[in-house]
Amino acid sequence: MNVSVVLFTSDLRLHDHPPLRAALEGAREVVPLFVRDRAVTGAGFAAPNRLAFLADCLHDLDEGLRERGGRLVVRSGDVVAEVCRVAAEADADEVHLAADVSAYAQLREVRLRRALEAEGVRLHVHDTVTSAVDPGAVAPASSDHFAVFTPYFGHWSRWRQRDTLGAPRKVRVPDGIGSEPVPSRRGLSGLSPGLAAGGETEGRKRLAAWLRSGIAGYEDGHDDLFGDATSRLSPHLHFGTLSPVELVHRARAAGGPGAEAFVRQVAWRDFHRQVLAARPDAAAADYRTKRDRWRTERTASEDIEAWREGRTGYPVVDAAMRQLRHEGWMHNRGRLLTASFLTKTLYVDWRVGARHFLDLLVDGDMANNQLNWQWMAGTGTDSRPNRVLNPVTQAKRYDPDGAYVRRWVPELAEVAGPAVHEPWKLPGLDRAALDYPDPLVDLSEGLARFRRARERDENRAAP
DNA sequence: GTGTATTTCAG
DNA sequence: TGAAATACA
Repeated sequence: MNVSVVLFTSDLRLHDHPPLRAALEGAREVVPLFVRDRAVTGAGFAAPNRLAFLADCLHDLDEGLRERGGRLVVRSGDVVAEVCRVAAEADADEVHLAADVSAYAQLREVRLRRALEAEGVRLHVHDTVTSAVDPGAVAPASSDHFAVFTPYFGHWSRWRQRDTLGAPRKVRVPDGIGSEPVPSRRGLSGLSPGLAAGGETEGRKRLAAWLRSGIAGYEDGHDDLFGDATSRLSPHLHFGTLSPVELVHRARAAGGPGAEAFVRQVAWRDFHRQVLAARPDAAAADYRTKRDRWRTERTASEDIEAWREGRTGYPVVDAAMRQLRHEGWMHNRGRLLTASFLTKTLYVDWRVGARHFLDLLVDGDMANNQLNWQWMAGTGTDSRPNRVLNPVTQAKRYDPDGAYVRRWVPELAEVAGPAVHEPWKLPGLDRAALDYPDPLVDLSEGLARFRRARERDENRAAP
C-alpha cells in the first residue's frame, strides 16, 4: 500500500481523527482532500455564515497539515468525481471517510463506494468520527432507532467510548497533486457581524476555556438567555473541528453536575443523528405527521417576514431573532421559543422556520435543526405534540430582568426591568414614545387557531 | 423462543 | 398519548 486519500467532510480536524489515523498507518503517503461540492455550497443552499466558518476551518486544517510536512488539497465539483480523479492522480488504493447521517451523506457514501470499486480502489468508512455513539450502535428491541430520548440516553451513557487519538506528528503528501487555493472569507457577503471564528485551533481553545471555567456553571445557567452560560461549541461539533468522543471524555473527566448536564446535550445531538440516519427523509417530511395544513409563504408572508426580522411585537421573540441575524447563532432557549411562536402561535409550516435557521445558523445542522424544529412543531419525537410555549411566561422565566431583550431590541432599551416583556401594558405616553410594533397576534387567538387547525387536520380522512 | 398485555414515564 | 421495558402467556 502506497497512497491513501482521506476525504474530509464534517470532520475538519487533526486530533482524534480515525480516518486519518488509519490512512497514515496503512500507507506511505496520504492525500488530505476537501471537495467543495456544488450540491452543498452552490446557489440555493449558500449560507454565507457557514461558508465563512468553513473557510476558517479549511485554512486552519491546511496550516496544521503544513506544520506536519503536508498540506490540504482542495478541489471543486461533484464530490464523487473529484475523489475518483484525485485517487487516480495519486495512484491511491484506498480512500478513508467518516460516516455521516444525512441523506446527502448516505448517498455520497453509496456513490463513492460504487465508483471507487469500479476503479479497484477500496473505500473505508469510519465510525465514531462525527458521533460519539454511532447510529445503530444502540437500538431498542423492536426498531432500528430510538424515538424517545430517555431510554436512548440510558443506553448511550452505558456505551463504552473508544479512547481518543492524538494528532499525527507527520503527514507525507505525494508531490504533484494540484490544489485550488484554500477558500477564504474574502468576497463573502451577507455575513453576520458577530459571527464566531472557525477552525480546530480556535475550537480547542474554546473547549479548554469551557472545561476550565464554563462547564461548572452549566447546569444552573444554561437556560438563562442573558447570562448565556452555554458552551458555544455547536459550530465546532457541526464542522468536526472538535471530536464528540473527545468532548465526552474530557467533559466527564471535568466531573460535577455541570459536566453531566453538558454531556446530556451531546447525547441529544447523537439522538437526533440516529433518528435522521434511520429516517433521512425527516429532514423535509414529518417524522409523525399530524396532517397539518400549515400556513406557508403563500398564505402568511407578512407574519413570516415579521418573525424573520424580529418585529412580531413579542420582545423576547424579536430579541432572539435579532441575535440570530447578528451572530449567526441563537441561544437554545431562544430557538425553542421562536420555533414555538412560528409553528404553534402563527401556525406556520416548520420547514419555513427550519430553512431560515439553516440560512443563518453557523451551526446549522440537518439532524439537530430539522428534528428540533419537528419536535417543537409536534411532528417529531415529542410525546406532547400540542405543547405551546407562551413567549411572555418564557421571557419572565428565562430573562427575569429583561436584560436579554434590552441587549437585542434597542427600541426597548429604556424600559426598565421585566416590564420590557409586555410593552403593550405600559402607560399610553410611554408606549407611544417607543418605536416598537404592537403584538402581531393575540396569544389566546393564536392558541385557539392552533387547536382548531390541529383538530380539523387530524380528523381529516386519509387521502 | 415469540407474541401480546401491562406498566411506567416522558425536554 | 405512545414508546419502551417488563411481565406474562
